[in-house]
Amino acid sequence: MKLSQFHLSTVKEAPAEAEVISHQLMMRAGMLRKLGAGIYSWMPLGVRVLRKVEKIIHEEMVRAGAIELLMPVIQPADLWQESGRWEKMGAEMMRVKDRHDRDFIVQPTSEEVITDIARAELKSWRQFPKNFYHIQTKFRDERRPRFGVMRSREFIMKDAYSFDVDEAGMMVSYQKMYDAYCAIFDRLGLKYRSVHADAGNIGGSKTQEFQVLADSGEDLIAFSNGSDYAANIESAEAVQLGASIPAAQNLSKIATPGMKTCEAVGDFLKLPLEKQLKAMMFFSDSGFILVMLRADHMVNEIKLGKLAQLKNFRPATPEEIQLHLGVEPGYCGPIAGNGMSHPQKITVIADRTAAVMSDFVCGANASGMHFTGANWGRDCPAPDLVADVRNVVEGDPSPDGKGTLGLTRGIEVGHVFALGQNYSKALNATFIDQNQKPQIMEMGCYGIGVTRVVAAAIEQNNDAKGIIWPQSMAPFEVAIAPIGYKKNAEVKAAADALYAEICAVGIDCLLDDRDERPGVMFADLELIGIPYRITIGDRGLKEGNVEFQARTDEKASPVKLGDVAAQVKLLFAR
RNA sequence: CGGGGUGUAGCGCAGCCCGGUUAGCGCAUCUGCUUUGGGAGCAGAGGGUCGUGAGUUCGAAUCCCACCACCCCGACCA
Repeated sequence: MKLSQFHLSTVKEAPAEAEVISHQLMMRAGMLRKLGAGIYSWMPLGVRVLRKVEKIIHEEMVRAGAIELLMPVIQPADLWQESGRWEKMGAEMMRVKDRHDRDFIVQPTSEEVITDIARAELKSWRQFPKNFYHIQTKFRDERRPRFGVMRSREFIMKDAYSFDVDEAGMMVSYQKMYDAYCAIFDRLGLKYRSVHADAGNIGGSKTQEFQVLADSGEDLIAFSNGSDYAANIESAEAVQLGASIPAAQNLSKIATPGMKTCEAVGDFLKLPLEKQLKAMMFFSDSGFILVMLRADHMVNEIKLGKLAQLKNFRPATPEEIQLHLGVEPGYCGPIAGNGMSHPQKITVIADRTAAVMSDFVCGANASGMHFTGANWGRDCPAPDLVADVRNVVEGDPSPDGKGTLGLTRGIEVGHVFALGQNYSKALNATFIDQNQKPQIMEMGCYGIGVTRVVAAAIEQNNDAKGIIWPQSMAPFEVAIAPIGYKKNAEVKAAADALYAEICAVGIDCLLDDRDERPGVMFADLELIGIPYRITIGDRGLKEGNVEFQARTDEKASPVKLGDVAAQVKLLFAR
């Protein structure tokens, strides 16, 4: 590509709203243009990167036996009503009406449509296994889009769906996709880890996420230093800390006026948070729920949501708290307050660690009062349920018993799910087995955030000058920067000849034929992250040399003009 | 959804509090001359419904009201 025939639109200043480096650099490099909150146009330079990523995905999907199709973005509501997700999915799913006032959705994902296709097309056990995929636009009405295309509302996803006759088959398909994902992210040159994850509202049994490691990531991942255990904090198991110790102190009620936080009470009593119990109040289908945690721990709402007692839970309102505990928030605890009658049964759930604490401090269910020396069993009934309901913290023992956990930030770029019969059952996707009996299909689904991969790669690969593309996703692989292209016939001849020779072997070469000043060319080519640059100027040509510089090199080094094409070809031998 | 903030040229901003010529600066764009190995210099030029609407006023970018858009924080630690 000759730059004069391309559209490059680099700028020196990024928009003020771009917070993370990938967003800033994508805007500065002219890869994106914003159209609305979380909605972006991909400009020519950006599309070239997207296509590189897609190409690798296509190749690995085909290698893994997946078959490409293309499903619509706009999908009729009745399919989603049939699966139950029309009700289950909230405001995140975009709903639209057509001219006849019929309901449609803008696809956030394609399980419904692919299952509809499968139930119509896959009738015999002989047709299995099958894995269909497409790369298609998705829309999720994020409550807070941000970070450019890292969390945008409209984005491009590769989603694949496997169909098998039984669970064993499904797990084989799952593993194939897992391996394909590793191959894809390896080829993309990303530093990533696969981690245990929560299935979220997609549903399913086994599920793993592919996380690109980056400090700007929105996800927290727990790693063991003694094994290969790695899990998203959403699902990382938090073990019991400490063991049960018999009560040593007497219960005593103390005045803590105005001290509504554990920190304030701790400061006042000169006690660490580890000696305090904090209360969180929820309301669910089972009524009022009191969740007790060690004060330095954070509740994990995903774990909560999996408990039978917490079906359809939400934070309790101050009015509900007053009604059930007889006190305003800030002084709540598991021990009934003085003369306070509980109009309704309260379910007390304690985290594993909170449940073995003794001589702890907790709210006294009386305004401005806390208890010290409190103990389960003696001062209040043992919890109705002890469960893992907290987030792991740095230093927790690994749940597999090997090593301790550390936390790292990550960007989720891929997710594989063993779905089982979640959707096939709801949509009655059956086939006839060898015994002539109808059976429900076993499904898996597998996603890669194609647009997010691009941003994640930049988060991982950049410097003060701009983007540093991994070779596999660079918009151009080599750039030729002739100095004085339109003034010096020798330079032009050398640049044109080299350009032709490199292009001839299928290497993506960009010839900067704008006749810009060298500083402008260098700055642009570095900003947009081209992996290699060949500079041709009369100064070097006098010696028969050009300059060769990798994007990661500090300085350019001289290479004989006659040798440089061969050197480039060697770099891209494929 | 709650709180805060911002909307002035393609981008980054000033002007607004305290209303009053033709709304300004930097980058970018265009023209000319000079320059030509790390984002050139000089001279000139073009580009604005001042987010939208409705008010107050002789007069509104500026004050009032409504709406819209966008950004940040929050929406578990009470």
